[in-house]
This record gives sequence, structure tokens and C-alpha cells, in this order.
Amino acid sequence: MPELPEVETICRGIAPHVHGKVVARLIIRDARLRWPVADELCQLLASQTILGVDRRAKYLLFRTGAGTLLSHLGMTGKFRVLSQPTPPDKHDHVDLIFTDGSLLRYTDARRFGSLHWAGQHPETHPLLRDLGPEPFDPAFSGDYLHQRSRQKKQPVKLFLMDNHVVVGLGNIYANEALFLAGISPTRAAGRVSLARYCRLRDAAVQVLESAIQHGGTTLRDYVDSRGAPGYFRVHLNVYGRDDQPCPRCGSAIRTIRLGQRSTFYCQECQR
DNA sequence: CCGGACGCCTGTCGGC
DNA sequence: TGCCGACAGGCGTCCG
Repeated sequence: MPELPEVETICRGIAPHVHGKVVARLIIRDARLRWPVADELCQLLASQTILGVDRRAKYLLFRTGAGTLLSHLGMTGKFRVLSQPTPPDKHDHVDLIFTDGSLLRYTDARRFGSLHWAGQHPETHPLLRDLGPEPFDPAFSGDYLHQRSRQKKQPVKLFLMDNHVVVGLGNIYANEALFLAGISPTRAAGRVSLARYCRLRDAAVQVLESAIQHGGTTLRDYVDSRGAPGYFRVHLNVYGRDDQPCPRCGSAIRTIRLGQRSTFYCQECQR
């Protein structure tokens, strides 16, 4: 479900409500997420204070003095803050209960998400270690993309969605960035010029920043930590708009499959 | 080493 | 109405 803007929105929504809270206990109702949730998390987190919440790529990091709780939301993962417990629904798999009676509840219908303990240096955790730069990091530049893509025959859209290259761009925002940059998603990554990679970098940063400002994109079931949808959907130029007119030139937006994912683009505006 | 396909799950939607 | 296949904001792993 969530790409960078959605995870960032959840991170900002949760942070003020969990910051400084002390964990009373962790309840794991169903440990069968993408990887089994370790029972040890209960002992590790008990009586720890949440010092802060950060985002790295599409992961949320809950910092404590003893180490870091790492969470990925997969396709349908959600976090909500409740001021007091309510009877759990079918997919409410984990509760992090604080000493003041409030709680952070993890819900995930498809169970593609995950919860891991990452210790004091989460950046060395295997899931984070090999990730590429954040899109807002100066290291993510047109020059960087150009250098990394030489000799690559892979379609530029898959290159852009590769977490080893840059993080945070999932199917929606990769489609949108390529539209804004005027680059065909099927073009071989190694055959995109430096100038066009500079435009692609700018387009990616622009679409992600704008999406964050609008609280992310809700297509079907994404909601933030307060249960509110994101409002960026109305700003999408191509995603989900097959056969509709291109907002720039009016010709019909095409849909193809690339790496088993739906890919939307304008044949006239993107080359 | 690379690129592409698979599989993990449940829910929803469209077509017959 | 019901059934069935396709598809959905991700990504580690396996295979050629």
C-alpha cells in the first residue's frame, strides 16, 4: 500500500502521540506477518521509553534506549493511536500498550508487513543495510542516476523502483515521476541521458513532496494514523487513468505491464 | 552479476 | 445471486 509519502504521513501523525511514552507491554495476537513476529519483542520493549519515531525508506523506526523497533507496512499495514483499548478487529494483529493506557495498534489484512528488532544501529540491519539513498538526500541526483544506470537494459521504471538505487518510489509515484519528466517507462535505463535523469530526479522529488503535503494517496484503503485518507489522488496525472485523456496533450493514456505491475503513460509526452 | 518471475495473503471488483 | 479470475500503494528469494 504505502509509498514514501504515506509512510511519512503516518510517521508524522504517530510521533507526537508516542513520543516519551513508556511501553507497558506488547500484545501479539497474530505473529504471522511477512516474517514471524518474534516473541522476544515483548521482553525487549517492556518498560522502554519511545524516544522518537523516524522513517527510513518505507520503514518506520521506533527508537528506544535499548534499540529500535523496525516496521514495514507492506501493502495493507496501518498504525493507529488509540487513547484506550477497544475490542480488536479481525486484522488487528499487534498492540503496543503504553503505561498511560493509550496504545499503538497495528492492522494488516494481507499481512505483508513486518515488525523487527534492530538493536542500537538499525542502519546495519540486513533489511536497511543495502538500501539506496533517500530521494531528498543530496546524494540522489541526476548524475547519480546516470552513473548507476550505464549498461543497464532494464526498463527505466523498474530501475527507478529498485530500492538499491533509490528508496520510496513505488508503483504510483514511479509512474507519476516518469510522466512529469517526459520519459517512457519502457526505455532502457542505460539509454536515458544525463539531462533527462536530472529532470527525473526533480520530478521524483516534486511529486513526493507534493504528495506528502496532501497527506499521501488513497486509492482504496490507505488511511493515516487518525483514519483519514490522503488527498493526492486528484493530482495524479497518469496512475489509474487508462484510456483517459493525457492532461498535457489529450491523447489516451496507455496501460501496459512492466515487472508484473500496471504501468500508465502517455505515448506522445513520454519518449 | 543481472533481470525477470514467483510467492506471500486477503479483499474487492467486474464479467459471465 | 454466485462463482471465478484478475488485480491491488511491496519486496525478498529463486531461477535461468
